[in-house]
Amino acid sequence: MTGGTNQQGTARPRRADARRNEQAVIDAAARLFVASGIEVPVRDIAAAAGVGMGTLYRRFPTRADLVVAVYRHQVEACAEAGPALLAQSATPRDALIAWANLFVDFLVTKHGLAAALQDRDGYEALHTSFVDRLVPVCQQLLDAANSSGTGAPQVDAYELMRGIGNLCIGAGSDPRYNARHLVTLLISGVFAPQQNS
Amino acid sequence: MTGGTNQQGTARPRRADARRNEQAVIDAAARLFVASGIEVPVRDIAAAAGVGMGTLYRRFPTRADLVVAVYRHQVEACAEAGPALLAQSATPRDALIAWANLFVDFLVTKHGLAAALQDRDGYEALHTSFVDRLVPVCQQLLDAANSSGTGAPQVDAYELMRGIGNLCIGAGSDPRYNARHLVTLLISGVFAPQQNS
DNA sequence: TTGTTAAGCGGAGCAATGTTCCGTATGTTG
DNA sequence: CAACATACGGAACATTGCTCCGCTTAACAA
Repeated sequence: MTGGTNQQGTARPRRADARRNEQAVIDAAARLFVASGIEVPVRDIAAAAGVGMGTLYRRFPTRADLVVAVYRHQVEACAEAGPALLAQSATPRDALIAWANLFVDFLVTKHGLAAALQDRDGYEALHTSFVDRLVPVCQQLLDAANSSGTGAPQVDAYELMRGIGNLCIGAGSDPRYNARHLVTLLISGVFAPQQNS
Repeated sequence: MTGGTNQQGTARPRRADARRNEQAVIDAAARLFVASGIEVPVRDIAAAAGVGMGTLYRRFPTRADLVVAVYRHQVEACAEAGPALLAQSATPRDALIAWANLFVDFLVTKHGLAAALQDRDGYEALHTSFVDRLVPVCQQLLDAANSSGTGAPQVDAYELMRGIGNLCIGAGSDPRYNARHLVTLLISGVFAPQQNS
C-alpha cells in the first residue's frame, strides 16, 4: 500500500531520496516512541531522522499515520497469531485469553499507544487500522467459542476489543494495576452465564 | 477545606473579591467542561469567568485542581451512594453493580474526565482525589460480597476502580461501545470461579 | 472619612509545539 | 547533459500552558 508502483505498473517510481527518507522517519519515530512515548514532538522526530518538517508532514500528514507505519508489522503479527492460537489451544476460550494477553503485552509496552487508540479526535487512522485488522480475528475466536458449546456470550467483537484496549491504558506505570489480570476477568465475565445490560 | 478561617479561628478571612472570583471560575469551568470537555484552554475559562490568568492560576495551579473543585460534589454523592445501595440491594453483588453503574454514568457524561483520571502526568491531584474517596467505598462493597459467601474475588478495590474508570474512556462518542455493558461483564468476571493471573 | 497596607488582580510576554508554505535543491528521464 | 517534476528544508505563524510584576482595591485603624 505504500509501495512505488501503481495498479498500472507503468507509473514512475518514487524518487530514491523520498523512499530513503520515509524509512529514516519510521526508524527514528520507532526509536523515539520507545524512549519518550508516541506523543513525542514532531520536531524531534524530524531532527532524529535528519529531515525537515515539510518532508515528515508530506509523508505522514497526521501523527496517527506515523504510528500506524511504525507498528504495522506488530499488528500484523498479532492478527496472524489468532488462528494459530485457535489451532493449538485446548479450547477456543483458552485461545481467546491467550490472544488477548498477546495484545495486552503489545499495548502495555508501547507508552501512550493504548490511550491514542481510544482518542476519537486525532487518531482516527490509528483506530481504524487496528480495528480493521484485529476485530475480525477477535470475531473469529468468539465464533469458535460459540460453536464449541461453552455457552458463548453476547459481546460484539468490536466492543470487546475496545474494552481490552481501554484496560491497557496507564498500565506499566502503576505496580498496583495489572492489565492482564483485568482482561482475564473481563473475558471470564464474557463467558459467565447471566446477562443484564 | 477551601474556607476562610484556619484552625486558630483568628486569621483574617480571604478578601471578598477573592472568594467571588473563585466561585466565578468554578462556575465558568463547569459550563465550559460540559460544552468543550475538560481540556478546554485555560484562557477560555479565565475569560468566561471574567478574571485574568493570574487569578485563575493563583487559585488553581493545575488543571486537576480545577477539575477536582468542579466535580467534588458529584464524587461525594457517588461515595455516599455506596453504603445506601448496600443496604437496599438484594445482594452485595447487586449493590456493587448498581454502584459501578452510577460511577460509569457519572464518568461517561463528563467529556474527557475518564481519560484524565488515568493520566499519570498532569492529573495526579485528580486521580488522588477520586481514589481517596471512592476506593474505600468499593472496598466496603467487595468486603460485603466476601462475607456473603458468593464466592468473592481476589481483586484489589483499587485495581477494580481503575478498570472501571478505564472502561469509560471514549464511551459516549461511539454507539457501538457500551461502557455499562463491559463493566457489568468485568464484575461478572470478578465473581466467576476460576482465576489465573 | 481617610490613610495605610497587604492581599489580590490582570494580562503582557515567554516557551513549547503543531502545522503550513514556498523558494531551493536534486533525482530521473530522454 | 539539459530540463523538469519531485521532493526538500526550515522559517514563520497559530495555539496554548504558564510566569511575572506593576497596579488596584478590600480591609482595617485612627
